[in-house]
Amino acid sequence: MDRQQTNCCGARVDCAHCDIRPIAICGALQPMALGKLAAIAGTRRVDAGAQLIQEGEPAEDVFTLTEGMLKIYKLMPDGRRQITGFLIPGDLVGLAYGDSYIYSAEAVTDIVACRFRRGSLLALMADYPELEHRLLSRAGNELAAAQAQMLLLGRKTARERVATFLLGLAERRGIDRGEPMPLPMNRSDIADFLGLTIETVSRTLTLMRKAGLINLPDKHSVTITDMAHLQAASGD
Amino acid sequence: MDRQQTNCCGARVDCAHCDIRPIAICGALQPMALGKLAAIAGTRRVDAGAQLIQEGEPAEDVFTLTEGMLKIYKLMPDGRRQITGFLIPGDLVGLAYGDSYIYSAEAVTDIVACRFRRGSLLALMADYPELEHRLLSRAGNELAAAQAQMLLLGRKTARERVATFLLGLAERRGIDRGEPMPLPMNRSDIADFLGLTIETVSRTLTLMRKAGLINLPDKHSVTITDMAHLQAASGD
DNA sequence: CGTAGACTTGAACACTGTCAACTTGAGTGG
DNA sequence: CCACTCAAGTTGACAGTGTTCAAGTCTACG
Repeated sequence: MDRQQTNCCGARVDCAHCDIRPIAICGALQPMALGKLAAIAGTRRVDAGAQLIQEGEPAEDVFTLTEGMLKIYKLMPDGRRQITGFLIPGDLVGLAYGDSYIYSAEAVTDIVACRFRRGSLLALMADYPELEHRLLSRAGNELAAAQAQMLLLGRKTARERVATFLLGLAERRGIDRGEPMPLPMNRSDIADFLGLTIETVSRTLTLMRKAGLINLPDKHSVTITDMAHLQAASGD
Repeated sequence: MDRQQTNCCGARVDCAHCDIRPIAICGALQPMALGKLAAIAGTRRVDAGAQLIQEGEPAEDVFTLTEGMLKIYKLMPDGRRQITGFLIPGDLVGLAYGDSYIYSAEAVTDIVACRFRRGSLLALMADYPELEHRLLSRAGNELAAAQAQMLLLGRKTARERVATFLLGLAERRGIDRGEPMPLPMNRSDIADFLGLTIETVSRTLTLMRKAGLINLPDKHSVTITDMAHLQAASGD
């Protein structure tokens, strides 16, 4: 496809879906900055189930996801896992947390990402404050999401967590009422995102289906059939 | 006191403790930027128990806490509360989340904060990228803390949560082993920060005291008496 | 000294986790 | 094409951690 000539940042690499939604880093940059950004951008493809970055390793790269879904998570020494986010095209990975990554990232589906060397990006930020401004704005959004998730994990019931999760995903994906929504992650991922077990996630989804709030055509898709009641079930 | 002449940013206001630790916004700024920052800074004092900002209100100000302790939290419609952070001098409040505050902030102790008009700060950032760079770095730190807290809320036991809380507080406050650490917040605040009830917090602290991990000289101070075992109890 | 609020302690309960069995569906190979 | 296998998901029974409800203790303050 001829979109291969320019990625989200104008780079001559094969990111196919770079402009499918506003991209975190590039949007609204002046042409000169865009060009420089393109010059330092590369492409990284990762198969479903493989890791993109690992917690604790030197944070050499920053990525913007352009295709597929990525999960970011932290592990405890005994293997307990907390998924802190599911990323979709346009989201940033590996940004500005010091010298090492503070979380691991694994591809939920096959993914494509734009890669930037951290050092190059920092140097470019020095010349184009607009770029840094966009990153700061993005960091603010992530922080807001993190705080909402803390409320969910600390204070919501299993039912409220699942409802909030489905509504949030539908909103981010721009899914309309009644339209089937893909759930690329498995039950274990959902459980580790919501601070539950797979059994509780499964039971809760089943109860919601029986209550007529959702439909589960197959294991990897949902349709929201009663938006109002689902919102009421989300607790806020 | 003659420190009243200059606050953390060089402003002629009465922030007494502005230089007690590296201040988020000001540190390492060039003199010119510091001067401009000082010119737009004001001081805000809030009594213990009173609100500094409220979730949903227009985000007109950004603050740096210079004295005392502040809690930031989100509420659910039915009153359930999740405290997402306890802020200490040097921390930022109200930064860059869009047009409205996404959390409320209430003083745990009497506090003093430097106030910046959001618009003025944005304008200043346009002229002094260094300022924005510091804010981005700070946002990264907050994000890292938020992710650690998600792991705590989603996957840790009550005992691990309390241990992690005490260790984290001691580290941030620079408390040495054996030294008494002030706990200005009450049990209800701790519970709402850790996603527990006050009863569970109380029970857990008592068990830790009986196990010889900590001492509780009074309700608002702790000493860590067995750092190694407390760390082991924290789960990581 | 008495009161009120914060904290602690106890007992019963409930939500969610654990363990185990069963179902489903995709992939494989005869 | 069908039987087999295996992983993922579902369902059920029971258990346990933490919550709820209630009573008691402590302490600051008038």
